[in-house]
Amino acid sequence: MSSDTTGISRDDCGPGPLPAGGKSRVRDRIFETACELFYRHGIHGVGVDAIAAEAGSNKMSFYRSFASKDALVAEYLREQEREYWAWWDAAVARHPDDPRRQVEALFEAQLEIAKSNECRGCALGNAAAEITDDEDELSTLVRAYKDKVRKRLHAMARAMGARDAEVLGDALMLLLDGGYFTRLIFPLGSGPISAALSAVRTLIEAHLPKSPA
Amino acid sequence: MSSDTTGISRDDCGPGPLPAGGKSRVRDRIFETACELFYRHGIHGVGVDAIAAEAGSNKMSFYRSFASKDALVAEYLREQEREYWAWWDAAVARHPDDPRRQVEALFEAQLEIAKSNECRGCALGNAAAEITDDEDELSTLVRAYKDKVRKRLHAMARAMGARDAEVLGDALMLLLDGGYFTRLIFPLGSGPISAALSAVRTLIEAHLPKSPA
DNA sequence: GGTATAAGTTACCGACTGGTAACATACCTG
DNA sequence: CAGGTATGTTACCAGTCGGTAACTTATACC
Repeated sequence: MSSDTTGISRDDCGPGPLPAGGKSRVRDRIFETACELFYRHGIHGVGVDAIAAEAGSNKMSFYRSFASKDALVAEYLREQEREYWAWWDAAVARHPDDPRRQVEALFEAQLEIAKSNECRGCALGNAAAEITDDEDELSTLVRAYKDKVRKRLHAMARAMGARDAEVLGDALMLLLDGGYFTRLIFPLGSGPISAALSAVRTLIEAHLPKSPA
Repeated sequence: MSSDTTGISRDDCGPGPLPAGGKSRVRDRIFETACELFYRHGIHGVGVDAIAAEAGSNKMSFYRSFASKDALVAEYLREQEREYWAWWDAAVARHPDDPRRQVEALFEAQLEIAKSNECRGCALGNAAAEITDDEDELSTLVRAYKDKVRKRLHAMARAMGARDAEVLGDALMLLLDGGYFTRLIFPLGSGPISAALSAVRTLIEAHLPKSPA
């Protein structure tokens, strides 16, 4: 599923067994810079020249490490997804075997992130708003990611024994993505995202079989 | 890069004058076309040349009617907002003096729209994902719009006598925008947006003072 | 009919962007 | 030191995009 058609297939970004033994510092610097700039200014809004320059390099070095801007974008999206799941797993791991607390922890973590000044919502989702062209690789990537989010929420709702687990999971997803979306507009902690956790609790409560407090 | 050369698709390519009595027909045609294309392919994704051509006109005629692309974009956003409130008011008007049913009708109407093949979520919100540059006029416009949505939801929550009306209103906004956002990804009726109405009802119920069934 | 105005046509400009060629330099390793 | 590898530098190409100039044609209205 995660086949890499871009020709660049380094999943491992750390210092490791690179062919010549030398660290590809430039490539990493460029990539990090690209991730930042893409997230901040959007994909269309940043050119390869700007990326290379901001990374203290130049366009030619950029094209020695990346086949094309599209390839970089694809890698950016994959990296964002990787980080996202790492973040997700970390939030969830704090409450093993307690799916209800896991979901709450997820939204708590989201709220925490949303307080950051640099937060601009969901990188993958924002990309979807930009990549409107067609059924290209990027769209497929984002779609697969969102599908996975949804399935996980379904699974968590099921695991907590909810009635209509799919409906609950979908509702949670709406709240989650609504938080990301509105975060694009409302500055820092002033947006409606602060109400997400309360809504999450209410919805879960309503979907759980009656239980003694 | 599927640069589809826009086939001239004039609906009324026939003899005789165009819709008689119309004043600036070209301007209107261009503007309508621009709205469609902006919504479908994003603002960055459509050039003035493509707009003019798709409208059966040309760039020069475009610039006789619009001061710049930015001016057109601003007008596009204002028009989208106008249409949005018209849609909102129509949905709400069916249940005067019943804010609870009004909110439900709003989400019913959203679900209805989301079923359309042409639906690409919230035009203003998508624009916000694109316009990341700075505090320009466009951003301000979108922010004001989202603020108004939020305030209206607050007011409706208050009108239905909800406890924590602001929290409920914010939660509704998350569901609403979550629906728009996810609609960008999930095709037609298969997305989580179909769970919105159920969540809306649950949340409202939970925020309303206990009432007899 | 004649004239003002709206609209189409062609050509062009400057800026920018993705991408490449050719060459120069650093650096690490054998 | 030799030599390969990674990187920097400059220049350039082709395409696109926003925007304009100058001119021609069609339309409307008196």
